[in-house]
Amino acid sequence: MSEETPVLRRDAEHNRQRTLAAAQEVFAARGLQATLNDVAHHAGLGVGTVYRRFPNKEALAEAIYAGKLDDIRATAQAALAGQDAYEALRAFLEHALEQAATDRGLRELIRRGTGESKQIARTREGIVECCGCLIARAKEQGTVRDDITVGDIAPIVTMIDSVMDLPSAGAVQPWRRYLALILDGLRARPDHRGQRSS
Amino acid sequence: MSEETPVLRRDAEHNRQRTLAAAQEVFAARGLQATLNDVAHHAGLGVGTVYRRFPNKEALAEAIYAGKLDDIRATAQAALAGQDAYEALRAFLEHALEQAATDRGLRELIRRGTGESKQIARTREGIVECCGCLIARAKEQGTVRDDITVGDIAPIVTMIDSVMDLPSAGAVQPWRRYLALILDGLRARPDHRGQRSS
DNA sequence: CCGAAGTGGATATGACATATCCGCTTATGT
DNA sequence: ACATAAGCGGATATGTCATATCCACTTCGG
Repeated sequence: MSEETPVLRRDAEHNRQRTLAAAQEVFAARGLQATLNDVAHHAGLGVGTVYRRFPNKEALAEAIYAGKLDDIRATAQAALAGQDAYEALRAFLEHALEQAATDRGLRELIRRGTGESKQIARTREGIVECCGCLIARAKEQGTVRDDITVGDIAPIVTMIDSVMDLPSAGAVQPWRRYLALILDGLRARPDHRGQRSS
Repeated sequence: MSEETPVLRRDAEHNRQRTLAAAQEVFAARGLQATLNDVAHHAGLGVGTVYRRFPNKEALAEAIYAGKLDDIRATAQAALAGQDAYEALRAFLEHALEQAATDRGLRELIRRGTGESKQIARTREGIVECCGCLIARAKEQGTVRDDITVGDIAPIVTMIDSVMDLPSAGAVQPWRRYLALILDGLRARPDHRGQRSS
């Protein structure tokens, strides 16, 4: 591993932190399509300063989101320890989507199927794997319908994400409602068999 | 009303149809961000020819989608005649989303909250109004939960739309699954009150 | 067969993001 | 204090891309 940390001058390191903080805010608010000029300006720095530390926007985004995503992966891993697999999955998804709710950049990164670094891709796979285990276990426990698979997770996350993008009225968080609705739909319902509407 | 149809030369009218047909296909396949150059080329025409008939992309898109959207509105209106309001709403949404499924441009138009013509906006409002009636009636009939409102329709449509945008595996149409899941979640469940999971 | 209508597509225009360059400033250690 | 490497700012070069126009040429239709 060619680990090179050329030891930055103190002010330079400070500006690096400012850049990261500004990028955090700007990406969270306006998404990954925000420009590095936007980020630099928001940090009160010149563009050149930002480009000195990060070769391009992708590198900056990865510096920010690799950690965040891995935190989410760790949460998923931790969820595996829960007794009730369904409840663990539910809690994990709610946690992960809470992160996404406050960070448009993260949302875009989660949703983006392609064009990302190995690092991010591997983390994503890790998350999916955990979800797979949880679903398998929930099925064993009889709390999730048999026809549900891991493949359903990504679409569900996408659906909830899309609601977050909606210019919805103010402070409420309608996504929680819909997540609850959908997750409830995944449940096995032995009591509710063959019900007819009329 | 300044209705002006300057009577086109026969070849010109033909090319106008070609343009509309090409735009239909291109917008359906690649969405509204496709350029008029794309459309013209796909129609086997020069760009100038397209611009001669349609001042800009928006006008072309409206020429195509005003009718489509109004058809959907008509379907919604017709749904009001159904006995079972819940079932009518379900059938309508499935119908409307079937249209959206095969037309990315339509999807984008439906989802776009703003920046559209009065015409389109009014049609959309009409659709929403019909859905409102259906929901109100379904609640009376006790087939839909009390806490559901018209405001839930747009997010639901958005969610399903977002699944359609996913580069999902081939020919299957997972959106039907999710629509069914969500709509089932809207149902009143008198049999399923206060159920505890453990 | 003439003139109005239509056509094509190269290209002007304008927006915009990315990334660089270089004269000036600042930190650091001796 | 000073020398010097490191860092800084931000104007600007570069590249990409969509929109829309223009005009020499062709075709329609009476």
